[in-house]
Amino acid sequence: MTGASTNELAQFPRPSIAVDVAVLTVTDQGELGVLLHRRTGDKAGTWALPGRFLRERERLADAVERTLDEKCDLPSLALDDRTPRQLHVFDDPDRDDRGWVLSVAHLLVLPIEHLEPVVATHPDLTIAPIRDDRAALPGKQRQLPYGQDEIVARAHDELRRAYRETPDPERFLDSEEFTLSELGTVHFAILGNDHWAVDTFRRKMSRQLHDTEKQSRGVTGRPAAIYRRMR
Amino acid sequence: MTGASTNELAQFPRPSIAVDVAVLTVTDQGELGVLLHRRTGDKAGTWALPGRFLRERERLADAVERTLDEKCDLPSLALDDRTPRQLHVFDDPDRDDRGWVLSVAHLLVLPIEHLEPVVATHPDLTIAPIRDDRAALPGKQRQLPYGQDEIVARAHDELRRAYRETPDPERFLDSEEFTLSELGTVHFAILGNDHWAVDTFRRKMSRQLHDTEKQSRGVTGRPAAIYRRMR
DNA sequence: TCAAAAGTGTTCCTTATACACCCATGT
DNA sequence: ACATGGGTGTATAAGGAACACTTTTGA
Repeated sequence: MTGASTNELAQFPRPSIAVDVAVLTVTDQGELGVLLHRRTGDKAGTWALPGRFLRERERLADAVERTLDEKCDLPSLALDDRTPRQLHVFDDPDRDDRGWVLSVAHLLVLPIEHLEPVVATHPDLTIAPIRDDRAALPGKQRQLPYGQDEIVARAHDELRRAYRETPDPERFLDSEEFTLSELGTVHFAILGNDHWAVDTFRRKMSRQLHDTEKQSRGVTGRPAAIYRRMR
Repeated sequence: MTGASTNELAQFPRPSIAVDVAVLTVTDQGELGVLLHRRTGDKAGTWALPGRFLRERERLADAVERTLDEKCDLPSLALDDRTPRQLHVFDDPDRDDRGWVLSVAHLLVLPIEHLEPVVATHPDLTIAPIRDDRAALPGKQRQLPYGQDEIVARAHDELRRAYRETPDPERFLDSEEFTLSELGTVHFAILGNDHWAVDTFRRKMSRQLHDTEKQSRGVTGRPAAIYRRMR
């Protein structure tokens, strides 16, 4: 922005800014899932993406972190180094019936191991599987409020693009070391049946990983080679 | 956003919202360029991306359009159907010394034919070529204000991704019909020396275009086949 | 006739895709 | 031993890269 005087800055009404975050994970059933919380207040009981209003001079990423802490009992510790990615600014002035609100949608990927404990202990949290590019909500609710379904769709799109060529760039896998089939579970959850040929996958990904020379143990079937991320 | 009462909405201070737009074009010299305007006011004379503050209940895309109209004499007519794409929200609270301002960066592609007339008649407008991922500014100025260099870099990145596989998806070319070398000029300006093999380019792109069976005329050298976008 | 630009054909690769087949473990 | 999942080898096809060569125009 340029060319405005200090007067001009104060001259216009300003919108409230919200952050919404689609926290995505791959469940134990190998499904892509999104973290939802049950709302309180006048629309109590319905599920929605976690979100908060931006505080004075707060960074967006910090607001996202605070949202997860305050709404989902996920302290920044659980995020270890992960930063939310901006997806889109939703700017329809009639989007929120409480007033003029711009919402900045974010994507954050967390391993299921970080989410499971808090979701298990909080009845107002759930992980909804994403099917046909929508969150499959529990109960009768069909869609998320405030056009949040679009956020989920955009998040999924981003991941599809990122996971076509590169091994787990967003770190759904908590561990630094994993087998190709563990990696495959994640990619399969994101990319689905198409674009996932076991054979090609193996060759494409192993090329981009470092072979630790270790083997998985204790599983049924032949032990798998354990790889590590490069660099 | 969810769960906030009407009270909560008014409770927090709100930032000013600005839109900045990187209008990109390919110049007659086959260079990628960005539209800049000379600022007035206390920092008069320096070049910057066009930008404006968001007005009450205004859509971001509308604010971008208004910016171009008010700052650059580019009425929405000149945009014909083109919509700006969001790139990123810059949220550093100290980014703007006039106060707390969030800036939503946008990318808009315009054919040089739309820009040349206004730039030629406005001394406070220029098209700066982009070299080494930066706007090469005229005069002594080295960088754009408010970290706008990053906006230009992000815009260029977006284009690189889009132009690797697909023929002119953002419509740098004004006409619906063009030869492969006209198309090549655009892709070359964006992708540079690497990632641009004449030969592969021809095969990859012609596959995705419709051959009109027409030939270019009046040029030196053999006339070229004229293609049209598919669908 | 020559320069300039467009376009084709061929060869050599790399990589996707698909199978067939062998390997190492738990039960 | 056999079921189960892991991994290799080979054949085919498609596409990228490089290069030589032909075609069609303007000057």
